[in-house]
Amino acid sequence: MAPRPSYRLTRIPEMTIRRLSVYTRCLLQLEEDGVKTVSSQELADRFNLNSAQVRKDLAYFGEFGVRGIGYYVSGLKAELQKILGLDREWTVVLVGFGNLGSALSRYKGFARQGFRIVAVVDDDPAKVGREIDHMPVIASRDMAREIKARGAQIAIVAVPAESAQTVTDQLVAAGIKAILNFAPARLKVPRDVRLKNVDLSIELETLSFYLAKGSRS
Amino acid sequence: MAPRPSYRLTRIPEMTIRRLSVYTRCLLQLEEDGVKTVSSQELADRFNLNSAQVRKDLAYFGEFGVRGIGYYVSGLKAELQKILGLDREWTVVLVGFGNLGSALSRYKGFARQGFRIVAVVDDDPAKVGREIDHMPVIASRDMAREIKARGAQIAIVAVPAESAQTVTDQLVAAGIKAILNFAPARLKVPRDVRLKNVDLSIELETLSFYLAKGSRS
DNA sequence: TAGATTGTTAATCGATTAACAATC
DNA sequence: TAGATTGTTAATCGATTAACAATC
Repeated sequence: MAPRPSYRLTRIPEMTIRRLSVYTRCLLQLEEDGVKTVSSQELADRFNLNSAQVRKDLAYFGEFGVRGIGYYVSGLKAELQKILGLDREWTVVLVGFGNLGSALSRYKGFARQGFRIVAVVDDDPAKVGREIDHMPVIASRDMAREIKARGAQIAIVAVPAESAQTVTDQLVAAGIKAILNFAPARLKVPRDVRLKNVDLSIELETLSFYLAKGSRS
Repeated sequence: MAPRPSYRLTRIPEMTIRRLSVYTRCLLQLEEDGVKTVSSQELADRFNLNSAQVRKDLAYFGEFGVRGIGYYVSGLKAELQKILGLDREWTVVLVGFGNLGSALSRYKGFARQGFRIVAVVDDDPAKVGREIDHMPVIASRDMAREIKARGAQIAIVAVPAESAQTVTDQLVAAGIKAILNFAPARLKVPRDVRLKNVDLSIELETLSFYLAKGSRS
């Protein structure tokens, strides 16, 4: 009944984490719709997954369900938010305020899950000193100071490929522990820093593979 | 020696396609650097993959290597580009010219691989009729006509979640065969239309899981 | 209680990796 | 030829799914 100790050694599959994130959003919606309980089968149907998979994903972290009933929507939601670290605010710096950076800075989905961009970093003199939605734009030479002062844990990198590694080294030196990288560059980070690359082109390229295949075969 | 027939039934793993895309970019770089041949081991080392995996990925599509030598960089590059459909231009419409849409419209990585955005769709009267880097901004009521006139095959959806399904239905009706969706919505499309969802929040959420775990355990 | 649904074990499936004969 | 590296088979590993006793 009690969640398992979180120091358990079982390695949790990355795909499980991603699905947990999906379940959470679904539960948020269900709660809004006033639904009280949900079964693994109902959850699975929404994403065409297997109900055993849903139960297994959850079972990595504890026993959240009630046999014969299913899961209590708001209880499970709260548990998953805690597991994913969405029950608190994360302090984020956004590096790069070009096209993509400015789009990301305005992206509402981040704030909604508790990711607060507290500073935007860009060296363009035309941008430095401005303030966008309460986010100050600062120069990179002030970045480390700001990160430490604010206790920022996460950085979003949206600079050109050429400057990505330099910026990353500065972020790491300043104590950043997780980086979401949009620059088309393979970044080197120490083992204890979590790095996630988002590649916008690769998705289009896989689509074109299937289109090309379709017109071939 | 000759590539295998492309009508072969073997289902190709999605992860293989994604890696093919990664190999291609690496080969592009190697070619630029004047490197003539590369072994599966060298390729693998660059992405910490296994060399057998590289060979197997390639072997789905033919025998491109030379025993004792490795792969000829420009030859393999050309083969992979053909497989991925990157040896031609794809005609793309971008729907939604808000923050994200405008960032995507300027994103250089797409054009570099032959994805040409030929029209931007947005219903904001302040935007309709403008032209951005040779891309006309048109209203959604003219979308279908433009898609047919230009023979566009791919659409990028970057509208708010609320309008995503409506827009998608129109795209499908107009003959679009592949959709890259940035809207946080689960879209329904017919089986013959390829849909790829990009979720910007989910990446941050997996990062926060590891951060939260770190501070727990 | 009877019906429903969980948590978990065992079976299946698919992807990764090791190993090696083929061959440049 | 000797050395290197491929393409491919067999072994391994891990993730998904089926099945079911436990139990609300």
